[in-house]
Amino acid sequence: MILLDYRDKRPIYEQMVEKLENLITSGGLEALTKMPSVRSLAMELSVNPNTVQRAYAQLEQDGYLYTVSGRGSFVTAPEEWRENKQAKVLREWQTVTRQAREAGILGERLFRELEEIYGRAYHD
Amino acid sequence: MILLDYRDKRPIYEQMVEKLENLITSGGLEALTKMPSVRSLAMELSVNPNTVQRAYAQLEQDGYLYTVSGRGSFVTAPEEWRENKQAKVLREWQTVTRQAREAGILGERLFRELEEIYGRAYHD
DNA sequence: ATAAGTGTATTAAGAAGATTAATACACTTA
DNA sequence: TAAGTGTATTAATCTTCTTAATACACTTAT
Repeated sequence: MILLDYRDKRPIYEQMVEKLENLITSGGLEALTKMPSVRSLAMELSVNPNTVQRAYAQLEQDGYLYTVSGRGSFVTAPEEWRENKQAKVLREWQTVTRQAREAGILGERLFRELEEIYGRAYHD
Repeated sequence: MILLDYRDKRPIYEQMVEKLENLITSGGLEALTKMPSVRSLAMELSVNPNTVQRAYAQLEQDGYLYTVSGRGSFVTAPEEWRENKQAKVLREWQTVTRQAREAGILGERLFRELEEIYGRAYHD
């Protein structure tokens, strides 16, 4: 499912939230599919069930999972979180772009990078 | 000089590094000026001198300060760190931009944001 | 009905890292 | 010489993450 990085100094549950969120939002987990149970994922990753529970609770809070008592946790449909996810990433992008401007990086430079990353041309 | 945010859960020394780096790279501290002594800044922020020392050591490692034994720490000239700073910010910008693409944000949208933030137009 | 599997909650203990504290030393400046 | 500087060391305290051992309510399959 996911792989933990033990060089990462952050708490395990945070790392799990990040990796699972990426897995879900990148389409690595189909919508409405059942997530591994708290206990089984804990076993698989050799961590405590409480740690997995904490990660799942955070993912539910953020809208990427929903839980049916007694049945399990399931991947939320993209329609539910796509907008929020985009808004979140866009805010981060704006912040970093302002930092780039502060650091003296020219707008023209970022424009070229943008073309590079998106693989298209925007003018003419 | 700087203000600590006690809601921030990161270690104090990390927070200090970030704030002082921003202060220096945004021109808030003139090049070659003397930084507050470890002891005086510790007093001002009500933290332990060791904590300030740790932040200063990191800033020196990153090239934003230099130290003269017995005299104090001084702000490095922009020429020394500008290039590294730009490279660092650019890498971060590229990462976030890829994340934006992954999240389904259109390149055209980012292009408009770029114009907004830099306050100019790039195409004809 | 029963058993097994699910999420959730609680309490306690452990482990790791950040922070404080109290010193000490070498250097520079007045 | 005295005061101010950065730096180093050692120990103790504090906080947070993590583990551990249970317990409970719910759902599904038998």
